[in-house]
Amino acid sequence: MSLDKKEHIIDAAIELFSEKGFEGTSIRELAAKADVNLAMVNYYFGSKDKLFEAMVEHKVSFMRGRIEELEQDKTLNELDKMDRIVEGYVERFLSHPQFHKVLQQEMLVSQREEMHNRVIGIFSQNTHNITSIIEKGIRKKLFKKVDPQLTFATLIGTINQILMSRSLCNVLTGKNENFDPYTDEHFKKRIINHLKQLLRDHLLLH
Amino acid sequence: MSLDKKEHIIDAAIELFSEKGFEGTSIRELAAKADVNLAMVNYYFGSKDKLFEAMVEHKVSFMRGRIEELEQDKTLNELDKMDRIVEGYVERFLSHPQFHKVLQQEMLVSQREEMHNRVIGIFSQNTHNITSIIEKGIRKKLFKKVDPQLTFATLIGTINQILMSRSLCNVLTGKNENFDPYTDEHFKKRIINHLKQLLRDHLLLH
Amino acid sequence: MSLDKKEHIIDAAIELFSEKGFEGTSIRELAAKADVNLAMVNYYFGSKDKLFEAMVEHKVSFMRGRIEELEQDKTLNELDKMDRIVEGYVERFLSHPQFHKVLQQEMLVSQREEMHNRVIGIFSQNTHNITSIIEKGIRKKLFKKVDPQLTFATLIGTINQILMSRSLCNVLTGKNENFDPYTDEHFKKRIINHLKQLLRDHLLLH
Amino acid sequence: MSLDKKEHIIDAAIELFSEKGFEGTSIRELAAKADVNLAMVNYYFGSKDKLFEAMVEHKVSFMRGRIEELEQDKTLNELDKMDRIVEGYVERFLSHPQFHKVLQQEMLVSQREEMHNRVIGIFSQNTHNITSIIEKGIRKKLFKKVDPQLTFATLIGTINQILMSRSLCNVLTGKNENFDPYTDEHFKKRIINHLKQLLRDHLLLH
DNA sequence: AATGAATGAGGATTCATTCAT
DNA sequence: TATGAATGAATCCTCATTCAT
Repeated sequence: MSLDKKEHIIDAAIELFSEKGFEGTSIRELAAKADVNLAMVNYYFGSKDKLFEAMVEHKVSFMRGRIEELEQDKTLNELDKMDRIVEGYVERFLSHPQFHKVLQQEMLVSQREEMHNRVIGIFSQNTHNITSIIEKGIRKKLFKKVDPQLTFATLIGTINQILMSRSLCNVLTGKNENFDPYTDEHFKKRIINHLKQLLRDHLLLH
Repeated sequence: MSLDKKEHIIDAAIELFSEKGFEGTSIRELAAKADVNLAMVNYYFGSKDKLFEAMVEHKVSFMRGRIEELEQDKTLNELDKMDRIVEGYVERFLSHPQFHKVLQQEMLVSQREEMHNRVIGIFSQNTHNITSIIEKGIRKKLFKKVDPQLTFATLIGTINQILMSRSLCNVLTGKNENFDPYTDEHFKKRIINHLKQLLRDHLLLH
Repeated sequence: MSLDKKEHIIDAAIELFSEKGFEGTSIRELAAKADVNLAMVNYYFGSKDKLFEAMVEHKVSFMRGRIEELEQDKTLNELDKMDRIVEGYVERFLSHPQFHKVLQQEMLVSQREEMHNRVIGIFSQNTHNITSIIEKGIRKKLFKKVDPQLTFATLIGTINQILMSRSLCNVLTGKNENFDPYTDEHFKKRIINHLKQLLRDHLLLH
Repeated sequence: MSLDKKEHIIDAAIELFSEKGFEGTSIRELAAKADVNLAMVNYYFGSKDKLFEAMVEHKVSFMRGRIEELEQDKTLNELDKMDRIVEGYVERFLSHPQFHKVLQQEMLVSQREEMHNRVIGIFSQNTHNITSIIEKGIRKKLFKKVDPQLTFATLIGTINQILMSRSLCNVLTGKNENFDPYTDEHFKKRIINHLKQLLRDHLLLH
């Protein structure tokens, strides 16, 4: 079935792109990893660039959180919302670490401009929603007068930093080479606790 | 003079690598940008890989901060030290934003293993010093019992996130396309203030 | 058909390598001669080195004579066997003179060590069989107590010397430039007669 | 002193050319081996090709034997002369084995046509003298009616075959890798004895 | 729908050579 | 006289892509 194979190729692409980068991955290599014919990639996706786009489009759906709904939610206060956001982000990032590495790379690099802007667009969407929540908390005197945008950068940046490289993460936390931080439940909780506490300290009045 | 030209090539390399990535930059392109003969790169550096190494080695000296000395300093308390670290980091990162983008790319990608480890090594050095300071603050009951390592990740991650991409940064802060956040003094202060306040909130007892 | 093209490339390679040597032949030149795309050589063979190996492997089969069987043969005496060997060698060398020039070059040069050893291996195999025959002839008092190894060197060396260069061969035999000694039946017989008589004189008692 | 340095470069060239061939040796490599500046080779010799010519011209003098005088000599009979020739050749070839390998390569390859012809010329000179001696022996009924030219090919070919490659020579004679046949006196005598006996058997009536 | 064969453009690198000093 | 710096041309090879089947 074509859909399966397409997904199969996309999965292989995420794995390779995250390790070697887009330009560092050849279609040959990719076809070998996905165990499909070399010509299949162009046959299905048209080109290497279009495969990248398809990959992002395919995976981005996993990311689309409930942040918009959350913003509108009347039953939760802003601190609760921030907690939910932390949980959601950490959950999502840790369950697709390779895809997020690819996105990070694409943000750093402006080679494929269209894609670069596409990826920035994805993030900018969330920026608005979350800074709005923080601003609302400030207006309601629940939060201190913090810098909402940089606070959001801190949230995303912390997760990205941890996600950046398995080995870097292990160096940071003093674990050995073989430890996989992204599948470890303890580590996930540790990140969530850190971020929740950090935001609590930073945001809450008193 | 050879030294000038070498540096000239390195500067061009940083610019291109930060925009297009290492694999995304061809030596032809690089030579054109540096306005030198195509063969000069190999003449001076031996290979594209070695150019990369030379670039890191050349620029890394700018990064070697006073963090080690700071750790030993007896005249400052731990909060002061954290303030100094924030100032130092922001200063350094903002004055070499392109170089730091290259390092970020290299951390994300494990293609050139040796370089990957080299870059991780650079960061891991600081990890130890800074977490030590935090831990000391905790022992002295100046700081709360925070997660020292993730707190360091937050510090670095925030700066990296901001540095990641000019356009991303402008989207985040609501500035227009032409604003250059990395040379704006106001923006620098804003980052420093945010980080100082963040750490104060997170670290200090009370 | 792939096989035809591969063989076509190999044939062109033999021709050029024999004239210009391995390093003296560029893939561009080779592709032009074989009238195939420049990239085909690497497509089919992987690299210039591997093309060389493939060429040797492909052609070496033509060389694998009946020498081993001959050694075991009970119906022929040792002089008859030497006659057969002379006929076989001359026949084989003269029908693939260019390939033999390539092998001679590779023996002279130890640049590509693996290939060098491979080619030496081919010859060393025959060395053993033929010296064994000579030694047996000596034990049976059919032959004089000659130096079997150097006698073999004489046999091979004579043919190689003649094969070395068409023009050298014509200088030696006083023919003009246009004469092709390798396709001339008279010349073949002349070589065979010389070698048979030489060995008869050298080996036979009386 | 310029002459010393020139000779020094030529010596390095012979060594490298004999191992790796002319095209397989780069000027960089050569300069490194001779421990002179890279530009010296072109400075002294003009080009790589001219260095080759200079090398041949310089070394060829060592080769110019007394063969012409020998032919004219009235005090020796033809068998004695052939003995002298064998001794002379073996002596000369074994004392400059690397140079002879270079010449052999050049004979095999017709890339640098001028040089190719030059080298052939060197050999063709001797061809005439020696075949004349053999022919005279035949006329004087001292020798059988052999093929003078192919007999000469046998003489030269045998030595060339032995000289072709140290490792091939050791395979032939059953010696181990470390044995250097070209400096071993026993081996030299063995070659001389073989050739003298071979020619005696082949040439002498009765 | 799927693929093995084929290709032109471009990749990094090395080459022999030249030039300014 | 001698040499370090520099270079244009050519090297082998790999790339993404296309095409015939």
